[in-house]
Order: sequence, then C-alpha cells, then structure tokens
Amino acid sequence: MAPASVQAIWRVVSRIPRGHFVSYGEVARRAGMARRARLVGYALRKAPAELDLPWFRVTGANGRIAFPKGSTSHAEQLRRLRREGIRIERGRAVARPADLDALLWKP
DNA sequence: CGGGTGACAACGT
DNA sequence: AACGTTGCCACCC
Repeated sequence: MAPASVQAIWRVVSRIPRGHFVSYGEVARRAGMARRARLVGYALRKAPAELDLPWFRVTGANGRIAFPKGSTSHAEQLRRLRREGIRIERGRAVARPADLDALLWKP
C-alpha cells in the first residue's frame, strides 16, 4: 500500500487534461505538498502500470523534459505530447494559448 | 544511525 | 545559457 501522499500525487496526475502538461513542482502544490517536487518523481516511478497514468503530461519546470536527451523515455514523452498537439521547442513543451487562459483564470 | 541517490525546484554565479 | 548550491524527503544500503 503506497503512502497517502503518493496516492494524492497519482490522483492529481490522473486529472491532467489531454493536451496539457504540468510541472513536477506544480503537481506537488496541487497535491497539497508544496516544495516536494522530488516526491512527484518518486511517485511516478513507483506508479503501477495498471493505473495507466498520463505520466508524459508531467514536465520539469517551465515545460522542460526531465529525462535525459537520447533516452527512450525522453523520446517517448515527446512523441506522446506531440500526439496531443503540444509543441516542443528547444527541448521544452510550449503551452498553447488555451493553457495560458486556464492559468489566468485559476484560483 | 549516517550517507548517497534521485522522473525536481529555486536561486546564485 | 550553463553549472553549482541548497532545500526537500523517501529509499536503500
């Protein structure tokens, strides 16, 4: 049984809408655990495949892809993000206008 | 118990 | 822009 904190992270990630992406730090905040970005990485690494989480919608700060360039995970993430219409520029995911609107509307 | 590691972030240089 | 530090914390020796 995974700790509640990890499950909270899984829940947040599962809710990231198609065509959007969220940074590790932001996922942590949304899960009520500010400053615990590393736990998000841990939680994703430990996530059972059966959950089928949209892990590729989680990026580093500012849309940066966390996996090392050249790794299969890196390529896989780019492929899946692009498949959802997210543009990648200079190794970072670019938010679409709709995402900016979402941010402006937030809390 | 102590130290190293890591799908990170924020800041400093 | 590219590193180095520090904060963070669960895990694994």
